[in-house]
Amino acid sequence: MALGERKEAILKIIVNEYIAGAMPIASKDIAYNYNLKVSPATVRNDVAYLEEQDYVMRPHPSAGTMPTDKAYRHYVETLSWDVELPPIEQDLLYELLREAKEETEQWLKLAAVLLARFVRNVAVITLPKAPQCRFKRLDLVALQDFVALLILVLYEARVRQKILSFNKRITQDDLTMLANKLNSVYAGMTNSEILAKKTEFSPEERQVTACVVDTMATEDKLEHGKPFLEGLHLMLSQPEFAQNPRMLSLLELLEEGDWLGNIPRPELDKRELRIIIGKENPDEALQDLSLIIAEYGIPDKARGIVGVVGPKRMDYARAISSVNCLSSLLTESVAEYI
Amino acid sequence: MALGERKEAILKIIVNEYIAGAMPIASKDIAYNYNLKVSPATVRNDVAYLEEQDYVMRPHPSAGTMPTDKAYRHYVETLSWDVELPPIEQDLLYELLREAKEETEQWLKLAAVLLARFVRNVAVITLPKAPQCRFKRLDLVALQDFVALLILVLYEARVRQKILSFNKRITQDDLTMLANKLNSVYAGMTNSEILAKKTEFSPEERQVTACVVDTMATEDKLEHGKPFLEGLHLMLSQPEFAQNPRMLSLLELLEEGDWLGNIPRPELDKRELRIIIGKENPDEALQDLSLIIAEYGIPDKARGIVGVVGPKRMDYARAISSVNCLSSLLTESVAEYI
DNA sequence: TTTAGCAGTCACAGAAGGAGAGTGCTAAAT
DNA sequence: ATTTAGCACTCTCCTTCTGTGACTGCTAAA
Repeated sequence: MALGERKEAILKIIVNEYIAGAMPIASKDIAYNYNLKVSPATVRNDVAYLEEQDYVMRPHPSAGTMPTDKAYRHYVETLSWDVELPPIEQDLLYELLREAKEETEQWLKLAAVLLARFVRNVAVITLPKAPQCRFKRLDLVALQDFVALLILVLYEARVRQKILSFNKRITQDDLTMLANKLNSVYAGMTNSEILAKKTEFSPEERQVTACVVDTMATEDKLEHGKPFLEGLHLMLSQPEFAQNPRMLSLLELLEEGDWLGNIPRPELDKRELRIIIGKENPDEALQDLSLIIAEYGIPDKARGIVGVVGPKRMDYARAISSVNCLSSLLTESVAEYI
Repeated sequence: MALGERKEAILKIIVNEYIAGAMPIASKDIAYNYNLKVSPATVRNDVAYLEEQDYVMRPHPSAGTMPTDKAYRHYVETLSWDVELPPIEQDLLYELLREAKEETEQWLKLAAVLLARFVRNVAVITLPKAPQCRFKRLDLVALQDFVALLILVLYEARVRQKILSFNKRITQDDLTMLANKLNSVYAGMTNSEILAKKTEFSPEERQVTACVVDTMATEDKLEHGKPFLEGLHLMLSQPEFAQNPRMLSLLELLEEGDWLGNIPRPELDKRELRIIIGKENPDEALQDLSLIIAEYGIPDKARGIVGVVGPKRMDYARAISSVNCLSSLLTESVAEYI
């Protein structure tokens, strides 16, 4: 299955050139610009072989060649995945993120914006999430005579809020006592443990509990935390999106759909970084794109996804190193407040 | 300045037809399809006058006419702004929104999604916000030995969270006591009142106070709450966005920029609904579009913006009635938990 | 003031042609 | 067996040209 040294080199040139210019590559250019010591005719022979093996294709018979999915796959396989961003850029990222560190959710959004700018494509980051959420604490704030705000804090510093309407007038003091009681009973519990707990409760306590259980159940059902999606305009300004229809269906998918759910998840424990190229993607609207995704966080505690979405013709080395770098930064930060 | 009855009618037909079809309208079609009892030649004379007065223009000399900004302006001025959505649709909106009512922020997002679908354009809704925020309550949750989560609740049920790192080990009990103290001292205060308050404080208390002050100052500085922007793909699938460049600069503006800041704000007290057409917009990238925005909420307490962004050629009647309806629904809901 | 009639203008679509890019093939050279 | 030069061939792309159809603007009569 080996291609031979020169064919390998030529394939790499084709992929690199296409990534850089989004135009089919001519054999002449390969031969002359890369100092291969062979004539264009020889290159043509090799390229013909690559075409036969489905590594490259032509938009029309008398055009140059462009890589197929198989070529990209081959390309990333032979790429060193351990590349790192230049230290200067790593520091830059680190500095930019450090300032906003105490902002929790906003922090992740900022991270997504920065990642998007770094790779000039769409960045996606989900909130970290435990497989089973655990009750940390709740607080009740009186809003009106019959209405209160429930603030539910789960482990991993996740905060959820709900409005509650009671059937009787209730003061902030009542609410505080109620919160204290539930806090001492439910501390550290999972949802099923809370459900199993049988304690003597007042109607209000039962109502709050129901709301907590409900909220936690919703959390547990979600496969991912809320995704931050940034840099759409960066990706869509690439030449492959010159005609609209493509762009629109994509926009719709990314904006509305739960496309992340369909994507095979990389596994954190294995330090895995997953690359999904074109047709490898289960989602049809994504089959012209490549995804690079990694997990961050702490296994069994809190895991989120960080990734890049872009045309197949993307700078894989840069995307990989950026995702890796961000994944480390995010993991670090999650560890700090888990 | 009056146009005369027939010219008025013809102008209205042109706007309506162009809204429906996005194509220049021919005088023949106007005369025959609308039963005007005059010949196309007469219509042509009138249209020539309208063109002279800058109400209509032609993409090229031998084409039909399409409305100018001035025509749209005239059109909406003569439109009845008090139109309401059909009751069935109002009920639908109401029902769809009722289910998720306790979710606060998510609720507004859903409202934006629904509005976008109703008008098949971009919907924007900002979180309600008071001119001066007031401290309602805070809670401190121990995350690690030196790290705590500060949950700050402001009036209007706005919740903000921050991570705090202390210099000494601190337990949940310490934190609870600290929170109780600050809660009793700061209840109901604005930021400047908190700053003016001179009480004997421990270093930790001072640190938390500083964080609270900082967060509230940031809130006060923002002119709008976080905007929810939905339905981009709906708007961008309209024919006016067939070529990309236009679409991209727009996408960038909406995604990144603080375009809302530049827009003259409608005033709630006057039950105002503001319509901004094309060139009337200060933002250049929005000058092909129309905005319809209203405020919702309660004057001096909590106000947010609800609006629609779309091509100038949009269904104004529907957009206006939808925004009106949503503005009422949102105002109602804000009143419930202020 | 309105209308019919008609010449005139312009966009658009399709055909035709030329230029250029790049290949595939063949036959000779290494 | 591999590499190379040379050349005919193919196909896209751009430009030009032309005919058609859609509308108008104007004029002169109703």
